[in-house]
Amino acid sequence: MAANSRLTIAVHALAWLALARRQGREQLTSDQVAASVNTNPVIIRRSLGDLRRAGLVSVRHGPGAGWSLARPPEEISLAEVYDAVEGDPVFGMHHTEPNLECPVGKGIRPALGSIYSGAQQALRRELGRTSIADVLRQTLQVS
Amino acid sequence: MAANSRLTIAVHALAWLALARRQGREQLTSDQVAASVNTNPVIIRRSLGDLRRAGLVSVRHGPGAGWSLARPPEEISLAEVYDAVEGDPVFGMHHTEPNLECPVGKGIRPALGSIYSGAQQALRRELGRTSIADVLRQTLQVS
DNA sequence: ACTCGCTGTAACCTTTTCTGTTACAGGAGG
DNA sequence: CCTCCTGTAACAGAAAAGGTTACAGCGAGT
Repeated sequence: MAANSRLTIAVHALAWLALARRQGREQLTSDQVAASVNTNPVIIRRSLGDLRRAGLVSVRHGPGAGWSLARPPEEISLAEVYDAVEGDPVFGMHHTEPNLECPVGKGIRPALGSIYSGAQQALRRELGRTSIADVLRQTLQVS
Repeated sequence: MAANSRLTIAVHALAWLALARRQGREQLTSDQVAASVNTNPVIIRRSLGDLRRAGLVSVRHGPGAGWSLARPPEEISLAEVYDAVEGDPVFGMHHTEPNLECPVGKGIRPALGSIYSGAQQALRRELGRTSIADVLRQTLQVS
Protein backbone atom coordinates (compact mmCIF):
# COMPACT_ATOMS: atom_id res chain seq x y z
CA MET A 1 0.00 0.00 0.00
CA ALA A 2 2.40 2.62 -1.18
CA ALA A 3 -0.41 4.68 -2.53
CA ASN A 4 -1.29 8.05 -1.18
CA SER A 5 -4.66 8.32 0.48
CA ARG A 6 -4.39 12.02 1.20
CA LEU A 7 -6.53 13.05 -1.77
CA THR A 8 -9.11 10.44 -0.77
CA ILE A 9 -9.31 11.72 2.80
CA ALA A 10 -9.65 15.33 1.69
CA VAL A 11 -12.30 14.65 -0.92
CA HIS A 12 -14.26 12.50 1.52
CA ALA A 13 -14.22 15.29 4.08
CA LEU A 14 -15.30 17.90 1.55
CA ALA A 15 -18.11 15.74 0.21
CA TRP A 16 -19.34 15.18 3.73
CA LEU A 17 -19.26 18.90 4.43
CA ALA A 18 -21.20 19.50 1.21
CA LEU A 19 -23.87 16.99 2.17
CA ALA A 20 -24.14 18.37 5.71
CA ARG A 21 -24.60 21.86 4.35
CA ARG A 22 -27.38 20.65 2.11
CA GLN A 23 -29.04 19.10 5.17
CA GLY A 24 -28.84 22.37 7.10
CA ARG A 25 -25.85 21.57 9.28
CA GLU A 26 -23.44 24.35 8.43
CA GLN A 27 -20.62 23.34 10.77
CA LEU A 28 -18.98 19.99 11.36
CA THR A 29 -16.28 19.27 13.93
CA SER A 30 -13.25 17.17 13.12
CA ASP A 31 -14.69 14.45 15.34
CA GLN A 32 -17.81 14.26 13.22
CA VAL A 33 -15.88 14.11 9.99
CA ALA A 34 -13.54 11.50 11.45
CA ALA A 35 -16.51 9.33 12.31
CA SER A 36 -17.46 9.10 8.65
CA VAL A 37 -13.94 8.62 7.32
CA ASN A 38 -13.29 6.20 10.19
CA THR A 39 -9.96 7.59 11.27
CA ASN A 40 -8.43 9.77 13.95
CA PRO A 41 -9.65 13.38 14.28
CA VAL A 42 -6.08 14.63 14.06
CA ILE A 43 -5.76 13.18 10.57
CA ILE A 44 -8.84 15.16 9.57
CA ARG A 45 -7.56 18.34 11.17
CA ARG A 46 -4.29 18.02 9.31
CA SER A 47 -6.07 17.48 6.02
CA LEU A 48 -8.63 20.24 6.55
CA GLY A 49 -5.79 22.50 7.66
CA ASP A 50 -4.22 22.10 4.21
CA LEU A 51 -7.57 22.89 2.62
CA ARG A 52 -8.00 25.94 4.83
CA ARG A 53 -4.58 27.27 3.77
CA ALA A 54 -5.72 26.81 0.16
CA GLY A 55 -8.92 28.76 0.87
CA LEU A 56 -11.30 25.86 0.25
CA VAL A 57 -12.76 25.61 3.75
CA SER A 58 -13.14 27.97 6.70
CA VAL A 59 -13.15 27.25 10.40
CA ARG A 60 -14.84 28.69 13.45
CA HIS A 61 -13.46 28.44 16.96
CA GLY A 62 -15.10 28.37 20.33
CA PRO A 63 -18.13 26.33 21.37
CA GLY A 64 -20.31 25.30 18.46
CA ALA A 65 -17.21 25.53 16.33
CA GLY A 66 -16.39 23.51 13.25
CA TRP A 67 -15.55 23.46 9.56
CA SER A 68 -17.56 24.57 6.57
CA LEU A 69 -16.99 24.94 2.84
CA ALA A 70 -15.65 28.32 1.84
CA ARG A 71 -17.29 28.04 -1.57
CA PRO A 72 -20.21 26.19 -3.16
CA PRO A 73 -19.21 22.59 -3.90
CA GLU A 74 -19.73 23.16 -7.62
CA GLU A 75 -16.82 25.59 -7.58
CA ILE A 76 -14.29 23.32 -5.87
CA SER A 77 -12.43 21.16 -8.37
CA LEU A 78 -10.40 18.10 -7.51
CA ALA A 79 -7.38 19.75 -9.09
CA GLU A 80 -7.47 22.39 -6.37
CA VAL A 81 -7.83 19.73 -3.72
CA TYR A 82 -4.91 17.87 -5.24
CA ASP A 83 -2.74 20.98 -5.17
CA ALA A 84 -3.74 21.64 -1.58
CA VAL A 85 -2.93 18.27 -0.08
CA GLU A 86 -0.39 16.65 -2.37
CA GLY A 87 3.16 17.77 -1.83
CA ASP A 88 5.48 15.70 -3.95
CA PRO A 89 5.26 15.21 -7.71
CA VAL A 90 4.17 11.83 -9.04
CA PHE A 91 7.56 10.90 -10.44
CA GLY A 92 10.90 11.44 -8.74
CA MET A 93 14.41 11.76 -10.10
CA HIS A 94 17.39 9.57 -9.23
CA HIS A 95 18.22 9.31 -5.56
CA THR A 96 21.90 9.69 -6.34
CA GLU A 97 23.25 11.98 -9.02
CA PRO A 98 23.81 10.04 -12.26
CA ASN A 99 27.25 9.77 -13.81
CA LEU A 100 27.83 13.12 -15.48
CA GLU A 101 30.61 11.75 -17.69
CA CYS A 102 28.04 9.66 -19.49
CA PRO A 103 26.08 11.66 -22.08
CA VAL A 104 22.86 10.06 -20.91
CA GLY A 105 23.61 10.69 -17.26
CA LYS A 106 24.42 14.29 -18.03
CA GLY A 107 21.30 15.26 -19.92
CA ILE A 108 18.55 12.97 -18.76
CA ARG A 109 17.37 14.91 -15.76
CA PRO A 110 16.24 18.06 -17.56
CA ALA A 111 14.77 15.91 -20.32
CA LEU A 112 12.76 13.85 -17.87
CA GLY A 113 11.85 16.98 -15.95
CA SER A 114 9.89 18.47 -18.83
CA ILE A 115 8.28 15.14 -19.68
CA TYR A 116 7.18 14.58 -16.09
CA SER A 117 5.89 18.11 -15.90
CA GLY A 118 3.67 17.48 -18.92
CA ALA A 119 2.36 14.26 -17.43
CA GLN A 120 1.59 15.97 -14.16
CA GLN A 121 -0.29 18.71 -15.96
CA ALA A 122 -2.37 16.11 -17.79
CA LEU A 123 -3.24 14.56 -14.45
CA ARG A 124 -4.30 17.90 -13.00
CA ARG A 125 -6.29 18.77 -16.10
CA GLU A 126 -8.27 15.55 -15.78
CA LEU A 127 -8.89 16.09 -12.07
CA GLY A 128 -10.02 19.63 -12.86
CA ARG A 129 -12.97 18.27 -14.80
CA THR A 130 -14.59 16.99 -11.60
CA SER A 131 -15.98 19.06 -8.73
CA ILE A 132 -16.90 18.16 -5.18
CA ALA A 133 -20.55 18.46 -6.22
CA ASP A 134 -19.90 15.86 -8.94
CA VAL A 135 -18.27 13.53 -6.43
CA LEU A 136 -21.18 13.89 -4.03
CA ARG A 137 -23.70 13.19 -6.78
CA GLN A 138 -21.88 10.04 -7.88
CA THR A 139 -21.43 8.97 -4.28
CA LEU A 140 -25.13 9.18 -3.51
CA GLN A 141 -26.03 7.42 -6.76
CA VAL A 142 -24.31 4.26 -5.61
CA SER A 143 -26.54 3.61 -2.64
CA MET B 1 11.71 12.01 -1.04
CA ALA B 2 8.49 10.09 -1.22
CA ALA B 3 8.59 10.15 -4.96
CA ASN B 4 9.04 7.07 -7.02
CA SER B 5 12.24 6.89 -9.03
CA ARG B 6 11.46 3.58 -10.68
CA LEU B 7 10.29 5.13 -13.93
CA THR B 8 13.38 7.32 -13.97
CA ILE B 9 15.72 4.36 -13.50
CA ALA B 10 14.01 2.34 -16.21
CA VAL B 11 13.93 5.15 -18.75
CA HIS B 12 17.56 5.97 -18.03
CA ALA B 13 18.57 2.37 -18.65
CA LEU B 14 16.57 2.16 -21.86
CA ALA B 15 17.98 5.42 -23.19
CA TRP B 16 21.47 4.21 -22.47
CA LEU B 17 20.78 0.92 -24.27
CA ALA B 18 19.44 2.89 -27.22
CA LEU B 19 22.55 5.06 -27.37
CA ALA B 20 24.86 2.06 -27.06
CA ARG B 21 23.08 0.33 -29.88
CA ARG B 22 23.52 3.36 -32.08
CA GLN B 23 27.22 3.28 -31.26
CA GLY B 24 27.53 -0.38 -32.26
CA ARG B 25 27.50 -1.90 -28.80
CA GLU B 26 24.56 -4.26 -28.92
CA GLN B 27 24.86 -5.67 -25.40
CA LEU B 28 25.32 -3.95 -22.06
CA THR B 29 25.78 -5.70 -18.72
CA SER B 30 23.99 -4.55 -15.62
CA ASP B 31 27.33 -3.31 -14.30
CA GLN B 32 27.74 -1.02 -17.28
CA VAL B 33 24.24 0.37 -16.97
CA ALA B 34 24.69 0.82 -13.23
CA ALA B 35 27.81 2.87 -13.86
CA SER B 36 25.77 5.45 -15.80
CA VAL B 37 22.80 5.51 -13.45
CA ASN B 38 25.25 5.52 -10.52
CA THR B 39 23.60 2.84 -8.46
CA ASN B 40 23.94 -0.83 -7.58
CA PRO B 41 23.80 -3.42 -10.40
CA VAL B 42 21.08 -5.32 -8.58
CA ILE B 43 18.78 -2.30 -8.82
CA ILE B 44 19.32 -2.31 -12.58
CA ARG B 45 18.71 -6.03 -12.87
CA ARG B 46 15.47 -5.68 -10.97
CA SER B 47 14.32 -2.85 -13.21
CA LEU B 48 15.42 -4.50 -16.45
CA GLY B 49 13.81 -7.71 -15.24
CA ASP B 50 10.47 -5.90 -15.14
CA LEU B 51 11.10 -4.59 -18.64
CA ARG B 52 12.02 -8.07 -19.88
CA ARG B 53 8.76 -9.49 -18.52
CA ALA B 54 6.97 -6.74 -20.43
CA GLY B 55 8.83 -7.66 -23.62
CA LEU B 56 10.72 -4.38 -23.94
CA VAL B 57 14.26 -5.75 -23.57
CA SER B 58 15.92 -9.11 -24.09
CA VAL B 59 18.83 -10.68 -22.29
CA ARG B 60 21.65 -13.05 -23.24
CA HIS B 61 23.44 -15.28 -20.77
CA GLY B 62 26.97 -16.63 -20.66
CA PRO B 63 30.19 -14.71 -21.25
CA GLY B 64 29.70 -11.63 -23.39
CA ALA B 65 26.18 -11.54 -22.07
CA GLY B 66 24.04 -8.48 -21.48
CA TRP B 67 20.87 -6.61 -22.21
CA SER B 68 19.56 -5.13 -25.42
CA LEU B 69 16.39 -3.44 -26.62
CA ALA B 70 13.80 -5.87 -27.94
CA ARG B 71 12.42 -3.19 -30.27
CA PRO B 72 13.61 -0.01 -31.95
CA PRO B 73 13.56 2.87 -29.44
CA GLU B 74 11.00 4.72 -31.55
CA GLU B 75 8.51 1.98 -30.79
CA ILE B 76 8.88 1.96 -27.00
CA SER B 77 6.59 4.48 -25.34
CA LEU B 78 6.91 5.71 -21.81
CA ALA B 79 3.41 4.44 -21.13
CA GLU B 80 4.64 0.90 -21.68
CA VAL B 81 7.61 1.53 -19.43
CA TYR B 82 5.28 2.95 -16.80
CA ASP B 83 3.06 -0.13 -16.94
CA ALA B 84 6.08 -2.39 -16.71
CA VAL B 85 7.72 -0.90 -13.64
CA GLU B 86 4.97 0.88 -11.72
CA GLY B 87 2.84 -1.37 -9.59
CA ASP B 88 0.48 0.73 -7.52
CA PRO B 89 -1.94 3.33 -8.84
CA VAL B 90 -1.21 6.98 -8.19
CA PHE B 91 -4.05 7.48 -5.71
CA GLY B 92 -5.01 5.07 -2.96
CA MET B 93 -8.24 4.56 -1.10
CA HIS B 94 -8.76 4.80 2.63
CA HIS B 95 -6.52 2.65 4.79
CA THR B 96 -9.46 1.68 6.94
CA GLU B 97 -12.94 1.05 5.60
CA PRO B 98 -15.07 4.22 5.91
CA ASN B 99 -18.23 4.23 8.00
CA LEU B 100 -20.81 2.44 5.88
CA GLU B 101 -23.70 3.89 7.86
CA CYS B 102 -22.84 7.31 6.52
CA PRO B 103 -24.13 7.85 2.96
CA VAL B 104 -20.81 9.40 1.97
CA GLY B 105 -18.78 6.61 3.50
CA LYS B 106 -20.92 4.05 1.77
CA GLY B 107 -20.70 5.34 -1.78
CA ILE B 108 -17.47 7.26 -2.02
CA ARG B 109 -15.14 4.44 -2.89
CA PRO B 110 -16.72 3.41 -6.19
CA ALA B 111 -17.18 7.07 -7.07
CA LEU B 112 -13.55 7.86 -6.44
CA GLY B 113 -12.51 4.66 -8.17
CA SER B 114 -13.88 5.75 -11.52
CA ILE B 115 -12.52 9.27 -11.12
CA TYR B 116 -9.04 7.98 -10.24
CA SER B 117 -9.17 5.57 -13.13
CA GLY B 118 -9.82 8.44 -15.52
CA ALA B 119 -6.97 10.46 -14.08
CA GLN B 120 -4.63 7.51 -14.36
CA GLN B 121 -5.61 7.02 -17.99
CA ALA B 122 -4.89 10.66 -18.70
CA LEU B 123 -1.45 10.22 -17.20
CA ARG B 124 -0.74 7.15 -19.32
CA ARG B 125 -2.05 8.87 -22.42
CA GLU B 126 0.36 11.74 -21.93
CA LEU B 127 3.29 9.40 -21.29
CA GLY B 128 2.33 7.48 -24.43
CA ARG B 129 3.12 10.53 -26.51
CA THR B 130 6.85 10.18 -25.78
CA SER B 131 9.14 7.36 -26.90
CA ILE B 132 12.57 6.27 -25.72
CA ALA B 133 13.96 7.75 -28.93
CA ASP B 134 12.38 11.09 -28.01
CA VAL B 135 13.92 10.95 -24.55
CA LEU B 136 17.33 10.18 -25.99
CA ARG B 137 17.10 13.04 -28.47
CA GLN B 138 16.13 15.52 -25.75
CA THR B 139 18.81 14.15 -23.46
CA LEU B 140 21.58 14.66 -25.99
CA GLN B 141 20.30 18.12 -26.85
CA VAL B 142 21.05 19.38 -23.39
CA SER B 143 24.78 18.82 -23.54
C1' DA C 1 -13.54 38.08 32.66
C1' DC C 2 -14.10 33.12 32.89
C1' DT C 3 -15.08 28.86 31.10
C1' DC C 4 -15.59 25.31 27.97
C1' DG C 5 -15.19 23.12 23.47
C1' DC C 6 -12.83 22.60 19.71
C1' DT C 7 -8.79 23.83 16.81
C1' DG C 8 -3.79 23.64 15.72
C1' DT C 9 0.39 21.40 16.20
C1' DA C 10 4.25 19.09 18.23
C1' DA C 11 6.17 14.63 19.51
C1' DC C 12 6.37 9.95 19.09
C1' DC C 13 5.36 5.02 17.61
C1' DT C 14 4.52 1.54 14.16
C1' DT C 15 4.16 -0.11 9.68
C1' DT C 16 5.32 -0.06 5.09
C1' DT C 17 8.15 0.78 1.21
C1' DC C 18 12.18 1.82 -1.17
C1' DT C 19 17.00 1.76 -2.12
C1' DG C 20 21.07 -0.37 -1.47
C1' DT C 21 24.07 -4.42 -0.32
C1' DT C 22 25.72 -9.16 0.10
C1' DA C 23 25.41 -13.74 -1.22
C1' DC C 24 24.62 -17.46 -4.05
C1' DA C 25 22.22 -20.71 -7.33
C1' DG C 26 21.56 -21.18 -12.45
C1' DG C 27 22.12 -20.76 -17.55
C1' DA C 28 24.60 -20.48 -21.73
C1' DG C 29 28.34 -19.54 -24.77
C1' DG C 30 33.09 -20.71 -25.77
C1' DC D 1 33.50 -27.95 -18.33
C1' DC D 2 34.45 -23.21 -17.07
C1' DT D 3 33.65 -18.76 -16.76
C1' DC D 4 30.84 -14.71 -16.74
C1' DC D 5 26.84 -12.65 -15.91
C1' DT D 6 21.91 -13.12 -14.80
C1' DG D 7 18.18 -13.83 -11.40
C1' DT D 8 16.63 -13.68 -6.83
C1' DA D 9 16.52 -14.24 -1.96
C1' DA D 10 17.67 -12.12 2.40
C1' DC D 11 18.68 -8.35 5.06
C1' DA D 12 19.95 -3.55 6.68
C1' DG D 13 19.02 1.40 6.77
C1' DA D 14 16.32 5.41 5.61
C1' DA D 15 12.26 7.75 4.67
C1' DA D 16 7.40 8.52 4.76
C1' DA D 17 2.71 7.82 6.04
C1' DG D 18 -0.98 6.95 9.24
C1' DG D 19 -2.17 6.82 13.72
C1' DT D 20 -2.10 8.28 18.73
C1' DT D 21 -1.43 11.17 22.78
C1' DA D 22 -0.83 15.49 24.72
C1' DC D 23 -1.30 20.17 25.25
C1' DA D 24 -1.30 25.24 24.17
C1' DG D 25 -4.55 28.74 22.11
C1' DC D 26 -8.56 30.91 20.50
C1' DG D 27 -13.27 32.64 20.89
C1' DA D 28 -18.30 32.55 21.59
C1' DG D 29 -21.48 32.47 25.34
C1' DT D 30 -22.44 33.11 30.00
